[in-house]
Amino acid sequence: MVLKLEHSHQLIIDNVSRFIDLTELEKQKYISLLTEVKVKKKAFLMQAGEIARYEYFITKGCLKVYTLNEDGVPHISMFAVEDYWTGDMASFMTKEPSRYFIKATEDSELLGISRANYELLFQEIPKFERFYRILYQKSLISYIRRSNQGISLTAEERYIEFKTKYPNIVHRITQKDLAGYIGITPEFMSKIISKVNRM
Amino acid sequence: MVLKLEHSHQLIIDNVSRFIDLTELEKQKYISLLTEVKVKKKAFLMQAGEIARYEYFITKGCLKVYTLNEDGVPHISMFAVEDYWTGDMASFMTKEPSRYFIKATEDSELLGISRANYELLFQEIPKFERFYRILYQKSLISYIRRSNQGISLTAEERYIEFKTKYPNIVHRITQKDLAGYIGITPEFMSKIISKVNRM
DNA sequence: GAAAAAAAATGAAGTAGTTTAAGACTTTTA
DNA sequence: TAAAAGTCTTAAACTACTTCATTTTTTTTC
Repeated sequence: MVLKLEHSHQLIIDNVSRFIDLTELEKQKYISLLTEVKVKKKAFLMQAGEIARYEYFITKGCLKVYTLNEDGVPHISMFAVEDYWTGDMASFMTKEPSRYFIKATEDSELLGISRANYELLFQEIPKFERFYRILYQKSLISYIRRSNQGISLTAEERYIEFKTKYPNIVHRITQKDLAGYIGITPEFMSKIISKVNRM
Repeated sequence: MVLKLEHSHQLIIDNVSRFIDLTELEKQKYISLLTEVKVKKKAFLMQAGEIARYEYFITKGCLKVYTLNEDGVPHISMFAVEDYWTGDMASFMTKEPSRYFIKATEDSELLGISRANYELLFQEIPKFERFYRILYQKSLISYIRRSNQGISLTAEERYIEFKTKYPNIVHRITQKDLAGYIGITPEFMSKIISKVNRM
């Protein structure tokens, strides 16, 4: 018996099913461990100082994950859109206060899993160890690449790389936020963009 | 019956046992899937263009993992010493040619697991999905942090961060290699070090 | 243990990216 | 729909870092 799932649940099941196969019963069980969350544009999903109680899967919208340096300048570590996972894994795992803010840049909808349900998930459906092993492995590969590019490419090269890699994200965010991701000032971002467009 | 293991095997079993519990039989099975490798100082464990056939655990020595940019300038992505894991996970997983070199900076000894044995390991001892899930999760946390620091800190701040975080590595490597890791020229590294020492 | 090779230090001139400030344009809010 | 707030552009002066060239020091090699 295959039950019809609502859209957001279908999305997360499809995402998980890329790496592991679930029975209908396991799908129902998994979905029962998730919490639906809505965040309006400009609202915070999480703020620095809080403990990250959930890890999130985005079913709609766009969010930015960032820290503030001692001068209050934001440094954006990721933009998360539909079909992405986000959160502060360090705080989620250690239960120490987070240094990150997560703010919606569009009205967004997410599915969250709490720390308790995350542990329960591994007990009830051990295959999820495999799912997360592969998910983290793939994330690790792209973060290793990004941390290399951060030190080896110029700002202009990083911008071109971002545009090429995320053509679907680049037009959904402000130049200012993109500057915060690339690691430069909005003024210099503006110069780079007009230069690259002229080329 | 608890068998006595040789030193290198004891090290890797201790490493794995931080996250999962293994029976004596499982330990023997695991060890049987590993290959011992020795690399002399200045020798390559792996070179760009090759497919990464193994992931490695270091039992002795020190190695640097790096790429060369189009001008032939090395960018070091990690230094790996005893009790660390290393390799090129992207190439190991996709079987595409690697862009990385791994070179020993001291005479080194490693235990490697081949791609076939890595898959076999999950079939034979599914708990290893959990081990790698946790290992990758922890690595991910530190790479996320590093990729943020790469864009938000000055070279001097990154140097101080490295020295504080890896006091046991900083004196084992050359200033030139450290420059390649921090993402600056050896000349500027030299200036930073003499400045920081004067403070 | 001498010669060669590589690493480190220093300095002068150049470039990538920042800072500050001000005006134009766009989006949000009441 | 007007005012306010935020974003984008441009430019001049500044700083972090690079480049190139030379000398000194350390490490490697035979």
